[in-house]
Formats: sequence, structure tokens, C-alpha cells
Amino acid sequence: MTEKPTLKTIARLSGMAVPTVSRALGNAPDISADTKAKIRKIADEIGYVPNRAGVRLRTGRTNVISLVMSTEHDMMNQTARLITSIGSGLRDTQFHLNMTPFFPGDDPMKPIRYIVENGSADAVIFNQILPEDPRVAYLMEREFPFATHGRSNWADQHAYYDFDNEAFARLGIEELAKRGRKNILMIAPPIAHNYAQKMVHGGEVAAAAAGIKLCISKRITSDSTNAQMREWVAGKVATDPLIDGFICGSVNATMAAVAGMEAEGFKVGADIDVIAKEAIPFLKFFRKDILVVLEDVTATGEYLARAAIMAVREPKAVPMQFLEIPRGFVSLDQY
Amino acid sequence: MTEKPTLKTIARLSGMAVPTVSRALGNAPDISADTKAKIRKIADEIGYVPNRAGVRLRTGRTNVISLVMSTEHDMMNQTARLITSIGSGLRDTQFHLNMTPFFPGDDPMKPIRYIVENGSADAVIFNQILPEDPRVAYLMEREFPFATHGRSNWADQHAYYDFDNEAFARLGIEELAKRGRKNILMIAPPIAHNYAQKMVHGGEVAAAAAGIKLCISKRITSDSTNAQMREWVAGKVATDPLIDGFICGSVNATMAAVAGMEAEGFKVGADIDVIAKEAIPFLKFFRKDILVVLEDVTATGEYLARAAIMAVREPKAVPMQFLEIPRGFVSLDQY
DNA sequence: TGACAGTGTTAAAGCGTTTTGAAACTAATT
DNA sequence: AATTAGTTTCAAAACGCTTTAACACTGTCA
Repeated sequence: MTEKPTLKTIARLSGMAVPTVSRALGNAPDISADTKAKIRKIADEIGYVPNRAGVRLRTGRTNVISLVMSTEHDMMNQTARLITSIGSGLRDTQFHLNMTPFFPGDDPMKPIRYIVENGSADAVIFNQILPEDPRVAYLMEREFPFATHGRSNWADQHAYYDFDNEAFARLGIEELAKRGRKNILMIAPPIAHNYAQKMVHGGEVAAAAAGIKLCISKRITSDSTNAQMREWVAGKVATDPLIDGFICGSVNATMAAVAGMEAEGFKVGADIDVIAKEAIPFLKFFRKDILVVLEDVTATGEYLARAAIMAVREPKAVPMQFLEIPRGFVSLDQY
Repeated sequence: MTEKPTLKTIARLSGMAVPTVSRALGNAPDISADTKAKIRKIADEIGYVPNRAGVRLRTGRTNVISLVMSTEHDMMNQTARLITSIGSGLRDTQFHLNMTPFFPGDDPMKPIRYIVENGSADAVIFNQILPEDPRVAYLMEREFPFATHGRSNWADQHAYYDFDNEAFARLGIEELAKRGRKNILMIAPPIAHNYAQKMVHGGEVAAAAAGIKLCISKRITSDSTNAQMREWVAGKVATDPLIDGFICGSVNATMAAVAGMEAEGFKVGADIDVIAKEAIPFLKFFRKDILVVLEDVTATGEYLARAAIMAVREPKAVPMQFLEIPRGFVSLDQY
């Protein structure tokens, strides 16, 4: 892990000339099988990745598929809005936005490592932060610019935007207590994530202070399937009729909770109060008695974009950091 | 519009050397104001845009902000799912995904032109297609690879993936007719878009055949604000109590229609049937009587990715084209 | 022996940009 | 007249890659 390996590196190591290396890796017909094998081996060992600017400059091929996406017709779309608001924050700057989705089961380090090693971006933005997130550690160690959606344990040292989920849970518990609710169920995000831990902690502290009971599901979290959550909620309210409140960590959890309790004949707002958090307002269209806290995703994206640029331009400056404090419950009129 | 302008072009035109041009445009202090003005003028006239590969190769700066986005926790997110499924279709290929959001009021040609002129991608994917979409015309004329989400009038000549909105409207009308409904309101997408025209046309033909009345809103379309749609629906059902069916062109329209009719005391599934189209199943969680047709966004994204790559690799081959036929109405169990 | 054809490798050039360091002036100072 | 200083411009090099054309070899055939 010294210098970024190029064709020249492999040429030096193998004693061949640069073009030979290029053609060998490109599997050209006029290179002997021996040479190809030898060069391929060295390339793999030192982790050679072609420099995309070099390829592009020479061949004119970018290896980029560009997605030009209009946003006009989708208002209710959290992630899309996050993406477009990052785009919006990048407007009139020299920066372009590159998307690397990754999927459940993928190694979260992989795309980050690729970007750093290949130098395919000046900065990274990512989400789903763990308390001791290895991506954060990796990027900090290499002094590669980044901004996170959510805080790690080292959040004081890097750029982030976060929603205060601790305050959200507190707000929820306090509102439920005020309404005389005493037996609360929380569907929290997977507990490995830092924001889940904060939400749970906030809820527990507030519940203890208010003297009400809070039960947090371990098996079922807000990333379970809708069907699983629905079953679980239905089972819970059926066996324990004292349950009179829900705090839901995601829109999906809210939908599933509502469906589950209604299947058992309970009524939102009357029998059971539901606290929900959403980024794009729409839950109240269907159940105006749901108690909704809004999260400002547009601000999130624009802030993260600015924070990332700042991290690129002023690596030594104090990183941009913002904690969004929930502003209470919204009414349908505000939609 | 002959050759792509570079610093060399400007150098030739101005009689200056390439580095001088570079420094003049970079506003270096050691270039005279006269020269700067002259060069800037030429650059603007010929529409010079710096080649990003050149810049990157020389400086190491990519001018890219990379967004690495986890998708685990958002299931209900149409655009996000489209994006990630495009990413998924690009997996294990050499291609990377680049996002260019644009915003209501922006010139839709601008990002396309930039990509083509700057050569910042090998292919473009875009949506919101007009019947005679200038972007399609532009790209076809230049033989630049692309794939569209939706069909233009020249769809036989280019790669696309489309959902058959004509069939959707027909399906909706026929189902409403079967249920004895006679007075239908449709909230269609803005009529300029091709898919809106197809949806309207399909509805009108089917309504005529079934002998029922179909009214399509002109002023209010599915991109109106939720509040506008809600007001409009409430007003309509209040003044015309014969209305007994809705066909909604978007999830937003559906939500607003439901809210509007319920505000006037009508009940979904009993007084009025509602036909909806959605990509991510969630409407039925709240109103299981809504008649929901699903659109397969995951397939869409993966297909568009493959189609774009195909257009790059085999420009002369017959373009990949797919029309998704709606498969009828879903039940809550299928969610 | 010389010409010919493979075979495997390399030298040289160039894609568009920016950064050095030097060069050509002009104007001011000795 | 000769030096110095200041201003403006430019030549050359380099980033990493691929392509073209040329180079050595070997072995075959006349």
C-alpha cells in the first residue's frame, strides 16, 4: 500500500514494457500465454485497477451510464428526494454526482475502498452509520474527504448531518404519556446502527422519567418485511390488550403497525396512539390521527453536498456538522 | 458544431498558446486583462467545456462526489428503487452510474447536451418522455446511445422500457364497469407526456365501449400539489354525487383522491371505487379496498441498464425494447 | 544464401489538461 | 550604455493509457 499501481508499476516488476502489459491484460492475441499469466499474476497481487481518466482520455470511452432523472412527479419519495437534494446542493458547482448503490449482503467496505483506491471521486457520502463504523475509520485514517448521513462514535471529527432520533423518541414518549398512554411498543431500526441505539436510548430514558412501560422489539425491527411486522403487531395487540401506544422508526413500520392493529379491530387515535417519523408527508392522508414528526430530507441532502465539498476544499478546517432537532408534530394542513 | 472544442481550438482561434489559454480561463494573475477577455469571449462563443478526463489525469481531481447509498431500509420508494435497480443491472460490468437530477423549470435539454458535448458518459437513460421529445431527436441525430423510460413517437427506433398505461386505463375502466360503476373521474399525468396521452386514450376507448362516462381533469393533473388535488376531488364529489369511480395516475393522486372523498363522507370500496397504480406496494395497507395495479420498477431499472449497455456496445443492432403489460389487481397477501 | 513469413515484444505518439521554468519584451534604474 | 526589475507569453514535460508501426527474432522455403 505505497503508491497507486499503474501499468508502469507492473512493467517495472515484470521486466516487460508498458504496452506489453496493457495488451496482456487486455488479452490481446499477440502476447504469449506465459507472459499473460505472469503479468496477470502480478496485477492481481498488487491490486492493479486501471485509471479511468487514462482510459477515457485515450479511448474516449467513459464507462459511465448517465441517469438523467426528472423528479417532478414524485413527491413522496424519501431516498429519491435525498438524492435530488444532494444534486441540488451540487448545482452550479464543478461537482458531479456518482451513485454506487450496494445491496443487503454486500460488504459495505467494498465500494468505499474502490473509490479511494481508484480515486474515482473527491469525496464520499454514505449512510447507515455504525457506532464504530469501519468505513469512517478507513476514510479518516487515509484522510479521504467524506460526509455521513448519521453520526459515528467519532462524529466530532468528521462531517455529518444527523436527525436527532433520541429527541424524536423522547418527544414521542412524552406525547404518549400526556395522552395517558401507559404501555408502549417501539419498532426500532436494527440495533447495530447508531441512530437505532440513540432512538432506543431516548425512548427508555423518557419512559422511565414518565413512569410508563416501553417494550422494544428485538426480533422484529423496522427493516423486517411488512408482512412480518404486521403479523407481529397483530399478535402483540391480540395477546396484550393493555398496549395503547406505538413508536415507529420508519414509514414501513408505521404502515405495518397500523395494518396489524386494525386487523385485530383496534383503532388508531382512539384505542392506540401511533407515533411516526417520515420524510415526505403522506401518512396523515390515510390516518389523520397518526402523530407525525417530520424529518427534513431536502435540507439533509443539500447540507451533505456542501459538507462534502467543504471537506474537499478545506481538509484542515473544522468539519461541517449538523444535528436536526425534531420540531414537534405536524397537522394535515401543513402538508 | 463540428469538432469538440478544446484548449487547442481556442489557442488556434486566438493566436495564443495552449497554456496561456488555460491560465487565462483559470484567471491566473499573470495574464493581461485584454487577453483574458479575448479568450473568455472565444471560449463562450464556441461553447468550450473542459474535458474532465484531461483535468483529472493532470490534477488528480475528479470533480465527482460519490454517493454510496444503502437501500436496505427503504422498500417503498419508487424512484430510489429504479435507481438501485439500474445500479443492480450495472453490477459486474465495467460501467458506473452517474446521476444528473434536474428540476421543474430547468431546460430538459441542458443535461443531455452537456453529457453529449462533454462526453461525460457513454449512454444516457432518462424519463418523462414527450411524444416528439427533443432529447430523443437530439440523441438519435447524433447517434449517441440512450434508453428511455417511456416511449416517444419514434420508439421503434430506440431502446426503451415502458409500462402499458393504455392497458392500465382499459383494465381500470373494465373493472369499474364490471362493478356497476358509471361515472368515472380520472386524475391523469400532465397531458404533454406520452404516457399520459396513452392512459387517457385507453380510458376513453374503454369507457365508450363499456358505455360509461369518463371525465378527465384538465386543470388538475397528477403533478398538482396534494392539497390542490384533494380540494378538487372534494369539490367534485360534493357537487356531483353520481361519481362512483376514480382512476388515479399516481400514488399521490390516489392519496389525495382518497383524502378528498373521505372528507366529504364517501367511503372507498363502498360508495366509490378507486383504481390506483403503484410501484412499491403500500396503498393497500391503509385502504384495502383500493384496486391496485403494480408496476415492476425493479425489472424496469435492470432492463434499462442492459439496454443502455447494449446501445453502447452494438450501436447498429436492433435496440432493446420492452412493454410491460399490467398483470391485473393485487391482493394484500401478495405484498 | 537470400527472401519470406510468422511470432512476440517494444518505441513512439497522442488523447486534453496544468505546472514548471524559461524567454521575450518593456520600462525603470544605474 | 548597461543592468535590473517587472510584465506577459510560451515551450516542454507530465499524468496513465492504448494504438500503430516497427523491430528483433525464429524457422521455412526457394
